[in-house]
Amino acid sequence: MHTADAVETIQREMTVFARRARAAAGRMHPELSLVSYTLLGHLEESGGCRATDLAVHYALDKSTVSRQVAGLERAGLIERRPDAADQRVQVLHLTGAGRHILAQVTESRRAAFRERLADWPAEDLSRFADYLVRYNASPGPGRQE
Amino acid sequence: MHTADAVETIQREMTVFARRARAAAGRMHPELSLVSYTLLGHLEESGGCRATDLAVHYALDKSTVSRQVAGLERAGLIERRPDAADQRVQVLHLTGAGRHILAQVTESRRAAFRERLADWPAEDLSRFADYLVRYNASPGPGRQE
DNA sequence: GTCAGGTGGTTGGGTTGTGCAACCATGGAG
DNA sequence: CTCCATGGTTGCACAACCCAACCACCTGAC
Repeated sequence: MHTADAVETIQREMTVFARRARAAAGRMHPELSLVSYTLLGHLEESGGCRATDLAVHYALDKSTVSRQVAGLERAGLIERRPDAADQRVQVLHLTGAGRHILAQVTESRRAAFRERLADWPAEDLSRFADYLVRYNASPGPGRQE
Repeated sequence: MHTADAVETIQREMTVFARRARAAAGRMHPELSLVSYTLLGHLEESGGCRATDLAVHYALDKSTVSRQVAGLERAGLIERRPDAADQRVQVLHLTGAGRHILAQVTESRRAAFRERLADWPAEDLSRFADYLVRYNASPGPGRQE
């Protein structure tokens, strides 16, 4: 009983969050959509990867990633480097400008979150973060083909 | 510092979740989009409300809600009832069919979540759920209620 | 009464994110 | 070399948005 309720709550609240996050993201940073931001973040975190890797990781179609990447390149935020080992592959890297924008947006997003989470005990915060990581790390229905 | 890390992780993981959830939702229930599902759920939970209420609650534009509602009505899942006190208002209610579909989708979504969360201790689950509720309940940049 | 301004809801127009399918180019067996 | 798999792009369609303009109704001031 407890568990079923919790599961239901989690699904509902996650969905609400998703909706609001997207709405808020556009308002805060019209110049860098939530998608683009996420992809840039992944690039920074991974230190460069292929478009296909992004697609797999975010359960996006490769065409979607391709277009996003094209936009980011057009904006000068990332660059493509050939892979010596495989001519088909383009390794994506952040440019200086990309790194700069990413840092800016990250900071302002972080500030918004921090404000929202201001009155949370540190222990709850880290536990919450841990739960989210654990949740996302687990193989879900939507991926892992 | 711990807190900054946790905040950053939360923001990142929430975003990842949002992306995957949306991708997965369409695959699982092509007949009832994530948005529609959410709106139906709210209608059930609230026992009927106005379109404007939905818009405010989900930080959506009223036009968006209007179109969603139109679709749901066309599909026979909800019905509009006049408000005796205010002729402008249409109170939205689930129909029998709407209730039926909602229950179906909820069940299958719940099953997917449950599977994903199967190996979580009950205590962690309820705490996770609690965190999400608390997070969403707090006034955010997108305003609340 | 009537007229103004506010609120619930719809519609037109445009943007973005997305998937699917078809396509090209390269890589790797056989 | 041939055949198929893989990384990536492009055409097309669609869903979900938002903004702005609009209609209908409510409310309060006159």
